[in-house]
Amino acid sequence: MTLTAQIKTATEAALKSLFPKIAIPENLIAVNQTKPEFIGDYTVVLFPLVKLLRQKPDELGKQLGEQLVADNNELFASFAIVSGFLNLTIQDTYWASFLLNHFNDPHFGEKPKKDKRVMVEYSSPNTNKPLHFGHLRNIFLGYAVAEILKATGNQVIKANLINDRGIHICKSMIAWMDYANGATPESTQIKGDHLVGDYYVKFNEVYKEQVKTLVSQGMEEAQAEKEAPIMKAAQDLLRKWEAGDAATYDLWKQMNVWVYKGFNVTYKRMGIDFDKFYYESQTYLLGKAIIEQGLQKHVLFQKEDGSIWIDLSNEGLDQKLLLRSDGTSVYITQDIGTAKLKYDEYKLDQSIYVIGDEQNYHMQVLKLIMQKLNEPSANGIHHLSYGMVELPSGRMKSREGTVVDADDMVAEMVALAKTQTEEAGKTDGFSQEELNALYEMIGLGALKFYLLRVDPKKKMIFNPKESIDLHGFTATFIQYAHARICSILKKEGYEKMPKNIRFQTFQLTNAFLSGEKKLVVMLEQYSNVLEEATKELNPSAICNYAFQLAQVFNSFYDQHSISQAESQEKKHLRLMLIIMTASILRHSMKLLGISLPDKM
RNA sequence: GGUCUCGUAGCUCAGUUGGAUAGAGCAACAGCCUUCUAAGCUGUGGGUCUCAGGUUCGAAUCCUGACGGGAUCACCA
Repeated sequence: MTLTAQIKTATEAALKSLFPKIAIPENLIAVNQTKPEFIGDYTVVLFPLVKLLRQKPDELGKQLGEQLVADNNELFASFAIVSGFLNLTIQDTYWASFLLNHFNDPHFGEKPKKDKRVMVEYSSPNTNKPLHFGHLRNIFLGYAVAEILKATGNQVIKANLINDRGIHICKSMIAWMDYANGATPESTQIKGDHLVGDYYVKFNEVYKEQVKTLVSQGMEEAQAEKEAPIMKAAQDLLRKWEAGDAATYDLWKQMNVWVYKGFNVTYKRMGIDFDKFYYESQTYLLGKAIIEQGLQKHVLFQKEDGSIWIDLSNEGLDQKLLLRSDGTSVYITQDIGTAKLKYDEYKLDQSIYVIGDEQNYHMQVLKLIMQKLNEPSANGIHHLSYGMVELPSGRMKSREGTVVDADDMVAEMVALAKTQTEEAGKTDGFSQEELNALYEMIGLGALKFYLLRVDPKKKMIFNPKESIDLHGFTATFIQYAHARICSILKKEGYEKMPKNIRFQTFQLTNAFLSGEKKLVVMLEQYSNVLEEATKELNPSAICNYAFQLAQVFNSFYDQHSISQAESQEKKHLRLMLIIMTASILRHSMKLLGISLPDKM
C-alpha cells in the first residue's frame, strides 16, 4: 500500500473512533503532500470535514492529530496544525525501512498481473507516403501507453493497422505508372516509403494542374475536381483493385512491399515494436459483410443510388455513409470489420485507438455503429485522442509537402547529440561503436521525450528552426543524472558487491537530512504516478515525475557526498537512495522507450 | 452556423477528486569546477491564470456568458 493510501486509511480509522456515530464519506478525506514552506510531509485538509462533524477546524485537527499519532506511532512522528490543515510528519524509520525493502527492486511500482486484455492500436500508417513528425507523436504515445498498461498488470497487445488500400494508395500508383519509368528503391537508392511518397506528391501536383486547366476552360471548381483525368484514373484503379484485377493487384503489392521495408527501417531504429499487424485490405470485406447484415436487420438503410447509410440523428449526429453507391468501401467500412476481427481474435476487454483528435467525430460514429449493430466489441472501444503537431505555419500536410520527415528528424537529433557531446569534450574512453550507440540514445531519447512530455490531449507547435534542446526538461537531463549515479556506484565498487548482503546490517540512528528526505519522498511517489498515468493514459505524467526526480537527485548530489559521507551509516543510506533513484529512472524511461547510458 | 476543444511568465509547458503565498524548463542577468561527471547546482528579475458574472469557508480548477485560436460536420483517409 502506498503511503498516501495508508494515511487515508489511518485517518478514516481515527475519525471512526473519534466520531463513532457519524459516517464519513471516503471522498471527504483529502491527503496531499505538505507544501515545502511548512513543517511536515503529508497534509490532511480539515475543511471538508468541518461541517459534517460540527467542529472548528483547529480543534478537529488537534483531536485527529493526537489520535493519528497515538494509533500509528510507527508511521507518524508528529503533527502540526496550520489554519485548517493538519500537517503530519512521517517517522524517519518508516522511510528507512521503505528503502531497505525496495531500493533493489527493479519492478518497484508495478502492479500484479490481471486478466484484463487490452489492445493498443497505434502508428497505423497509410502506405502511400513516409512517416512524418506528426506520426511520431502517435507512435511514441501508443508505445508508451502500451508499456505503461503492461507495467500495471494488463495483458497488452500492440497492434498496427496498415491502411494499405483505398484511394490514397491508388493515387501514388497512378502517378508511378505515368511518371516513374519503372523506378524502384533499388534503381534509385531511395528508401521505399520515400519513393512511393514522392509519387503521391507528384499526383497532387498533376491533379492541381489539371483542375486549374479545367477551370480556365470554364468548368466549376467542384466539377473540375471530380473530372480531372488523373483523379478519374485513380478512382478507376480503386474499382479495378476491388474487382481483383491482376495487374493492378501486382503493382499494389509491389509498392506496398517497398513501403513496408522503409517503415521497418524506421520502426527498428526507433525501437518501436508491434505484436500484431492488421491490414485494411484484409478487413474491409468483413466490414462490408457486417454492413450487409445491418441492412437486413434494418439498422442501416439504402438510398436509391445504392449507397448504404446509418441514421444517427437521434444521437445528435447526422447520417453517415458506410458504403459508396458503386459498392466500394470507405474508411469506416474497414474500421467496422477490424473492430470485430480484433474482438473475435482476442476477446478484448478494451480496445484503445491512438488516433488524432481530428477524428473525434469519426470514432464517436464508429462506436455508435458497433453499438447499434449489437457487436460485443462496441463497449471496449476507446479513442485515445491526441492533439496534432503543427508547424508555426500551420498543419503538416503530406500532400502539400509541408511536413518534417520522421527519418530526417531522427537523423538530425542523432547528429545534434554527436555535435554537443564532441563540443563538451566527452568522447574520451568510448570506442567509436559505443559513441554511435550513445548518440542514438541521446538523440532518440530527446526526440521521444519532447513529444511525450506534453499532455497528449493538447496540440503542440513544433518549430523546425529551433532545434530540440538537450538541457533542462529533457531526456538528456535524466540520462545525465543516471550516468552520474552509475559513476558513483562504479567508484564505490557496487557492481562487485553481492547486492542483498551489503545493507543487511543497516541501522538508522541519525535523522534524515533535508536533501535525503526530499529524495526518498519522491521515490515513494512512483507507484502513484504509474497509477495516475495508467488511469489517464498519459505518459506526460511520467515525464514530469522522472524529470523532477532527476532534479531532486542533482540537488542532493550537490549537497551530499557519497564517497566522502560523514559516516558509514550515511554512506549506506545514500547508496540505497541513489540505487533506487537510478532504478526508477531506468524503469520510468523504459516505459517511454528511452534508454539511459551508464556514462555520457 | 451546429458540435467538440483550447486560452496560465517573452517562449514551451506543469498545476491531482476545488485547498495554504500559482510552479518548471528555455531565454536574460549574477554566482559555483583542486572535492563522487558543470549536459549540473544556487540565486535574481518576469503573472489582471483571456474577460465578466455565479456557486463556495475557499476557484487557474466547477457553472453561465462574451472574446480569441483550433478541430470537425465529405461517395477523402
